[in-house]
Amino acid sequence: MSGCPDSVIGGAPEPENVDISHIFDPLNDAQREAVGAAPGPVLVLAGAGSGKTRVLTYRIAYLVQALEVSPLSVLAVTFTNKAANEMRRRIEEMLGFSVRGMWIGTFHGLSHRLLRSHFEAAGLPDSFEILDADDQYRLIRRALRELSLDEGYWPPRQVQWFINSHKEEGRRSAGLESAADQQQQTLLRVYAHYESICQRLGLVDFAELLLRTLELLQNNEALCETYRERFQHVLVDEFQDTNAIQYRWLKLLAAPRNQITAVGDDDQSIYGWRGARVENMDLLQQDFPGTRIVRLEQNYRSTGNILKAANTVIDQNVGRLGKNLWTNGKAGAPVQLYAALDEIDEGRFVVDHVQEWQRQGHRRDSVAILYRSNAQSRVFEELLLAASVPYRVYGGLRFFERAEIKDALAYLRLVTNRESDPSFERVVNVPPRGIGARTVEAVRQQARTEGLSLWAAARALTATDIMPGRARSALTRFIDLVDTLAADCENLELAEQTDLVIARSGLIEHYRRERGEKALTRVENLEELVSAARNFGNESELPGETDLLTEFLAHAALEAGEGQAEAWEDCVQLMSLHSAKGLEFPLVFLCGLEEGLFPHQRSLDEPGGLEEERRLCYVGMTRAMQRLVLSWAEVRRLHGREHYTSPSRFLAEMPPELIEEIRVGISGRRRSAADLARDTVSPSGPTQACADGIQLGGRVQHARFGLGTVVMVEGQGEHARVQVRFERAGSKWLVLAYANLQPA
DNA sequence: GCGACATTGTTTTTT
DNA sequence: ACAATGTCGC
Repeated sequence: MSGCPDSVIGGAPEPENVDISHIFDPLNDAQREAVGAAPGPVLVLAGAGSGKTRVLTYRIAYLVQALEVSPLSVLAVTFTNKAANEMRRRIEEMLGFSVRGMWIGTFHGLSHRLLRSHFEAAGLPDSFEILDADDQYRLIRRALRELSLDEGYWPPRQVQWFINSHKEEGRRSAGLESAADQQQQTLLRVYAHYESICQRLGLVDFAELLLRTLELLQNNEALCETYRERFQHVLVDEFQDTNAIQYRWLKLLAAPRNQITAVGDDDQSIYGWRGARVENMDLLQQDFPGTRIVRLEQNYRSTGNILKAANTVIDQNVGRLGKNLWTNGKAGAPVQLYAALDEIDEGRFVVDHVQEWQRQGHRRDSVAILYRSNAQSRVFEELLLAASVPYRVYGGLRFFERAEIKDALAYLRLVTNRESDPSFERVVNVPPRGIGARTVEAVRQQARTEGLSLWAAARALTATDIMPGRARSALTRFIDLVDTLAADCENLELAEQTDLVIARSGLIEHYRRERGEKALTRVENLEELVSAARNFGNESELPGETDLLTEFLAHAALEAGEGQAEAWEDCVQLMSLHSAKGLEFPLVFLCGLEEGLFPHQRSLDEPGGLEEERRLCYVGMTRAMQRLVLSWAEVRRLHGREHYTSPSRFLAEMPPELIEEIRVGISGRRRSAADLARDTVSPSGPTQACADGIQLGGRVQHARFGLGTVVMVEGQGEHARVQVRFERAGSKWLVLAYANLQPA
């Protein structure tokens, strides 16, 4: 018990005969303080690599073993399924027994569970269906169609963004009536219509899962009380990523005991663009008086140099909660910086160094290549392929998001619920069976006027002769097919049902007939779906009446699965900076450090955008354990165009003495990249007027590119270059001596 | 209804 | 550059 901090004394009574030294001994002081804090509101500011997950799992173990809290009284919330599974695994490992009854899951998963249990009180049919982002997009297009709004003027993506951001803030269309301008009015109409479609058809999108659950608890005091009674202790991971409803969700369930432990890092808040609110970290302290704050600042991951460089970068942000990571470890190698000629050169440099690393006896999966945007992966992939280095790209389509999988799931959905309009729309003519846009439109029309589901409308139409014979018989064939599938699926195992459906719907044959590699993987994916169904054991957390098929379909929506298979092989890891959060690698390449790419151009227009990019940079740098290599390319081909770039301002923000520049011997490159970066982004300095009326911030006219604004000036005399943001042609670097710019 | 061309929009994406 | 839609002719 030597490791037990004083703070525990005077907290909850501690059973005398329980030895909990195994909980406290492996921890440092700050970790102990967090783990053993007396029940009550606790906010753990956990820096990168400071043992955040560890604290969370140890705290749960502490609650259970030392305070004899029942595992059933614990609610642990994460953002990803992976994190939830990992946490459960680690808790069980520590406790030595299964905690199946413990509620550990994602906000969405736990909400889903509550909604299934109380669908009636939540105002949902028992057959309610979860829409993923893709389903939601399609449904929004349908809503636009039904309101006769032109997709050109009302891009579905923007409407989707509009709806989701309101939902994530907890705002229903009904509460938004007082919109000022015309455009808002219309968007609101679409939102309202979308809501009514969802309500009528029992469709629940991701944000709805949360909002609906919140409302369920708010409107049913007794129910809310039951869960508050049950969840005596609430714990949250990645708290900086919570949005407005998630916060309210937590607050509601944690009350009135307020025994909540939130772990997060404001410096790693990189999902602001998706509605995440770092402010929740301040809000928590206000809303839960007496919140105990614990800072975890000792980093166990990175070398001193890496950490120092990352700290210096993040230090440029204002309004941080304040934290400075330190390490006991070695300073390690300097951070390296390579200024590449172009993205190919950058790629070659990275691949060369990966191979060298490998020759030194390291595993390939100890290397990560990180980038701001996924498009950057291509060059690396090509070069790795050419060098025969196995790699794995994260991101992209995940298993349950693939078209063929969603097709198969749509058939399965129709089998259990004929009324599912999204599924009907999806597969009514897949594989092609002669039901074209015209026929489907007729069905939609019928459904709309009669207030029926597409299925019921189709059935009604086939009973009349208002439809052309050909279309009618095709539609009848489809209806019969689904009915037959449903009849034959009765009493079959889930895997058999899946197998039957993909075979008899003609899906697998359809893809088998198609040529090309793509079709081949599709067939494989469909076969994989059958195994996935077989492996979908009954780890059921849902109420008893929910059948396995319904559960499987919900699982598919809530856990999209991995992007690529063979994770077993020893592979170099390629991923975006966002995907890298939470991971660590001995060797990290952070690539494409150029203005406009990272920080991304579009982030600069948004308030707080640059700071979020900087946090992203911090996240990237702190992934590295032993070695961090940075790179940028002077020329980058993007979207088919060549761009002359300047180094990212983040490079200029790093301490020069920790950075080792690597250059190839190219004449004309005399200045260091970091210096160059400092100059190009520095608003001060002797850059203002550079030539006859052309100056930073001034308006200029170019013969080919038109009107623009000078945003950067660099060099002098005949070497002077300016960056101009053209109204139509985008951003360009131009050599003043040749560009013939006129002041405008 | 289906295959062939044109047009479009490309930051990040836990659920 | 490139994929993923949308429009057109058979």
